[in-house]
Amino acid sequence: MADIIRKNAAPRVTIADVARHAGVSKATVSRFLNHRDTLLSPEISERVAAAVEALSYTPSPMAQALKRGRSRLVGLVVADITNPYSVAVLSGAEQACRRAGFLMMLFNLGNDRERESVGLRILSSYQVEGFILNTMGLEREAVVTQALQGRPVVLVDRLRQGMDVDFVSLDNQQAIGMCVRHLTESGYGEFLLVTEPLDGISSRQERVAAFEALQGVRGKWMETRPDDHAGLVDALRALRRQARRPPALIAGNAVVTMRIVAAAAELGWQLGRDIGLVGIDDTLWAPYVGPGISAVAQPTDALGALAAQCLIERMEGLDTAARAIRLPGTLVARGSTRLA
Amino acid sequence: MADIIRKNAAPRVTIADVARHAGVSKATVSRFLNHRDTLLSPEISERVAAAVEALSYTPSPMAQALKRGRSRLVGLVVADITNPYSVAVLSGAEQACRRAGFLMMLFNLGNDRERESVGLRILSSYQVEGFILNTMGLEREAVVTQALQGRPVVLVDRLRQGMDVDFVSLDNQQAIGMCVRHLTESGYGEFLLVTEPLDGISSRQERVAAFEALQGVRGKWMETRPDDHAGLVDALRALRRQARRPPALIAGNAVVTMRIVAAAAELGWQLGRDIGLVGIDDTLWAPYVGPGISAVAQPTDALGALAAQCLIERMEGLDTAARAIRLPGTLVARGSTRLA
DNA sequence: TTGTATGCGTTATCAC
DNA sequence: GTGATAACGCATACAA
Repeated sequence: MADIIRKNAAPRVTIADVARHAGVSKATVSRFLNHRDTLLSPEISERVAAAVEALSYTPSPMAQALKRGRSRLVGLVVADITNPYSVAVLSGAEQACRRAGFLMMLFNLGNDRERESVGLRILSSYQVEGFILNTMGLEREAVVTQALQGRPVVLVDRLRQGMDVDFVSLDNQQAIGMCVRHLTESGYGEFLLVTEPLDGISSRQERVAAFEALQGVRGKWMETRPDDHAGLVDALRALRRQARRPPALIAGNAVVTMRIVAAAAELGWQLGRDIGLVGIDDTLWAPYVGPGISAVAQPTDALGALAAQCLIERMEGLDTAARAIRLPGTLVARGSTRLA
Repeated sequence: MADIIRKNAAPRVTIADVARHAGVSKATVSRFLNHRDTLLSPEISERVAAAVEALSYTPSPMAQALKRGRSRLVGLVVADITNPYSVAVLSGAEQACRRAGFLMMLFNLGNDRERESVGLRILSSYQVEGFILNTMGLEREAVVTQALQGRPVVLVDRLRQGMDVDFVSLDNQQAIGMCVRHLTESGYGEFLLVTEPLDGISSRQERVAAFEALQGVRGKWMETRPDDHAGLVDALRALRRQARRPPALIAGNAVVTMRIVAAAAELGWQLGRDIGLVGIDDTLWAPYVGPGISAVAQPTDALGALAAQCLIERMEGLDTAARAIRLPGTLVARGSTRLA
């Protein structure tokens, strides 16, 4: 009874083991791994390959990161992982990263704006080579910049004051224009854009700005909060009462859409007939709520993939001016914008 | 014009820098970091603290992991990040991990069952100390076990053949029992449980088994696939035609619920009155679809937190028999189970 | 109580 | 072409 085998004893097989097994030096194995093509005698190469196979050796990314100073890690910071939009984008980004040989480290803020710099710092300490950010963006710019450690960044959906970096998002102007045009063509004549509190969040601001900039459109906009259900109900009632032409609502995102649906239900209104509704962000349930909710679908996969691609280019050294990529949405018309 | 400042030059501040700044050895700094309380002369301690502060030093978790063989990392493998259930659980788990000082590395399979062992292996190579698994679980047990490298594991929602590890999930038996009782009390008398293809997935199997085991219940069950919309419609039609008492459906999860809603809409049936429906998994949209969809809400946060807790205990050495934790769901009654 | 030296698993710089 | 060897940032056994 020699020695006790510890549970979970999974002695990592290292480059040294491979070298021993192949009867060569560690350096040779490392060369085989990193410069397979050049600098290699066929016979030795064969031996090393066999040893790697036999021991099913995998290099330690940790050690590699330590040595190279590069980790093949990308940090993703998300305001709220519970938000399907964020998840959809993240999913697209993850695929693109993976294809490029990067692994994504995810940090979820759980809507806690104070945690942003913490997240950045932690991710930084893991030597992530770049960041994809989709956050509230309300921490002081200085502390964020400091936590970033000069690494490349791409912003998704939400711009930040004073950060001159790549940016990827829905073309909000196009989206809002499309909504209004669709509503107009469907026979509605007065509009109310409902958004979550602007709170300095660029995508919300852009949607409002695009709405206000529209020529010849009778429209107002308002903010709504989760706890102010009554306020929303009142606003809808007022809109319909004062309207001379059939009124319609534009929801700034899916959460607002949901709130509006609840308010309309409370008023006993039928969407489409009593009031029009089109929301930004299409969802799985949209077809089945009431008469179906019309919505602008965001190209989330493409957004994620583009964000990743921008970042990867930067990480590989691209040093041109910051880019802003805006992708058009797609309108899906359903019953909530049918007057008849 | 001395030297060119490279962009992104963020020379990491190391323990050596701190040591130099404080006029002590690296070992001392390390001790300050790890055994602050003991082993320290107050005066030196002060100096080191100051230096750490001044340079805003953060240890490199990579280097630490390499040295200690422990990373403070937990690997989470998810079948499909797009699934709100998975996200809800993951969110709960992440919080618990964070509180315990662990960071979560996420690996999404994108429903690709071949990628499971790849994910495990990658996560393993990053020295994660344990795994939380919510996967299809269809890869050969041997390769999974091998990829696990003997690290602690906790399974969420889905059991695996031959893996004797901690397990956390909804109490499916209770949930199904509750559904049937609720339907019965609401006046329905014949039942059809609709589930996604069992495919060896334990939670689905358990729900079916629980349903079949119910005494004195007139019920059948069926599988449904995304592409077999027509089959589902036919099944509903048959159910209603043959039923002597008002029939009702039980949906195995939210995806199935959605499909049933679509089928009922196509048939022009009103949920509740023409056919009852209760689904497992409550969702944000459930109140607003048709007359509102009755559903069993899973305690996702608690499930995630418990999974994390189990894992943490194991990582800290707990070596008791594998535990199975099953939490009860909560039924939320809405219009889809109101006959009147 | 503090400093010196070694090694974690790699890669890169030198010699040979 | 290939093999020693140093270094990446850190923690610890050992010496002082």
